[in-house]
Formats: sequence, structure tokens, C-alpha cells
Amino acid sequence: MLTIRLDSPLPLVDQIRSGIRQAIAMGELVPGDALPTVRQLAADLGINLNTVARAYRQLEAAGLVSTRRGRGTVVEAARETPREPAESVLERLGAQIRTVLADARLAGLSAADMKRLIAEESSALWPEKGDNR
Amino acid sequence: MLTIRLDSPLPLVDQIRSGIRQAIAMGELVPGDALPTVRQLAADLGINLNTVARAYRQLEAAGLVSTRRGRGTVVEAARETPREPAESVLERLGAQIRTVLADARLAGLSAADMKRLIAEESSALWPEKGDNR
DNA sequence: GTGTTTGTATCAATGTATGATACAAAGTAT
DNA sequence: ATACTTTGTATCATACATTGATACAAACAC
Repeated sequence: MLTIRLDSPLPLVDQIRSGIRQAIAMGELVPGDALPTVRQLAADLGINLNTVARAYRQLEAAGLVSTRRGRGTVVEAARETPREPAESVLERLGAQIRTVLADARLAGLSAADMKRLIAEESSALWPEKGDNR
Repeated sequence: MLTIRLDSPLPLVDQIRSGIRQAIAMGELVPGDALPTVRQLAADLGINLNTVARAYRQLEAAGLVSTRRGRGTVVEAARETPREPAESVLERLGAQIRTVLADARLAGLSAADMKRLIAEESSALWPEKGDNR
């Protein structure tokens, strides 16, 4: 879990933050769960502990985790504390979606392809009735 | 059209490339259409012409436009020329989708909210019957 | 051919990401 | 209480990425 790619164009901090955010969003990590220590995770990933610490601090700024020296980092909430108007959130998400959809369209995917792909990923985040096989 | 934000964390090159990709994906730009010259667009956006040129070169590498000195840049195709196995494309898109969905989930959006948001954006890229009101 | 228009190459300056290392606070054992 | 360990934090250096200023080269227009 939480694999990163050193050769990715995405910065390591972003990859780590993103991976943990997803784990929280999917309920793999719930409030109360302890995250690995910065040294532990850094060693596992083969990177510097500062990089992990920076990711943790960003997660803390978002209200998702809580960090204290000597104790470690713990999942605090399953939702982010809003730091921008809801309208702005929708705007930002809309832009992200547009980018992904354009990407898919230019790669030649059909609307059906995309719908299926999104449905698959959605089921893990918003477990629906009818999906619990 | 094609607004960029100098204060965005996203590099200018990415913003430009992304904006033009979307315009092509949405059919606002079709094969044969001329893009503004690098100087023109750079002046409009208030940035350096090199930054625009870099974006154009990336679009050319993707097979979307064709560039020649003295003549300018022209839209070449409405699809990208695949430079990775189809499987890899799906993998990449899946990762992007996961990120956006996690973002939405953590912001507190419901599955219905998200479905609606995606449907709105999709209709511009894959015009469906029943959406032409 | 001459001049203009267009993209390209080169290089400098600045910012960003990552890492090495030292520090400080909280916990743990005795 | 004190020593020691565990944990996150701060500082600084380095490498890389991003943007821009400027000079160059190819294609076009006349």
C-alpha cells in the first residue's frame, strides 16, 4: 500500500499526501488510526523523512490528521475542514474533471468507457446498495 | 478564452497545454484551425513567448497540432497519437479519477453531487442524444 | 533578394523539491 | 526525578524545474 514512483513528474510530497488522502476517503484509514512514523514511512519508501513530514503537515493543515511530537500522527477526521467557499470547491473540482475528461476523450475513450471507469472507482468511495457482491 | 493564473501552483506551460487540449477535445478547435502565434498568445497572457512555444511543442509531440516556422501552428487532429499501451492509459486515467473522487469525497460531496457534476462536464465532450435542449 | 513573420535555441535568474543533519519535545523505563 | 528513546521540526545545502531575456534561423510576402 502507498506505492510511490521516484521517476514520476508528480513531486513525492504530493504522491504521499494523495495516497493517504485516498486511504482515508476509502475508509481504509479511520479516525483514531495511527499513521506510520515519518521515519518508518520514509524508510519504507526509501526517501527522506522530511518529505514525509511535509506531507503529514499538509494533511494536518487540511484537518485530516493530528500530529504531536513523541506521539506520532493519527487520523483525526474523515472529512476535510473547509478552507474555501463551497462554490470554489465545485469550481476546482469541475476544472479537475474537465482535465481528466479531455484527457480521456483525446485518448479515444468513448462516453461508455469513461462512465464504466468512473463507476468502478466510485464504488470504493461511495459504497452503494447493489455493489456489495 | 484560455485564461491562466499566474499565482496557480500549476506551471504556466501546463495551464496553456491543458486549456488548448480541452478546446480541441470540446471541438472548439478543429483540425485546420490556426492557433495564435506564440508571440500573440504570450502577449495576450502577459507571459514569455517561450512558455507558449513550449506548450505548443508538447501538443505537437502528442500529435494534436503541427508547427512550422514562418507559418505558425495549426490543429492537426482531434485525437492524440497513442504513445503508451492502451492498458497504461486506463491505468493513468484511473489514478487521476481516484484522486478527483477522493478530493470530492473528503470535501463532503455525495455520490449524487459528483454524478451530476461529471454528467455536466461530460455532455460537452461526448454530446449525447437527449442532451440537446 | 530584402524585410517581415514565425518558431527555436541558448543562457541566466529564480523558485521548488528533496535530502543531510542537528535540534526539541513528548514518551518510557528505571 | 533522570536518563534514554522515540517522534516530529528546523535549518541549510543541493539539484532540478520553470520562466524569462535575448539572439538566431527558417519560412513567407513583396
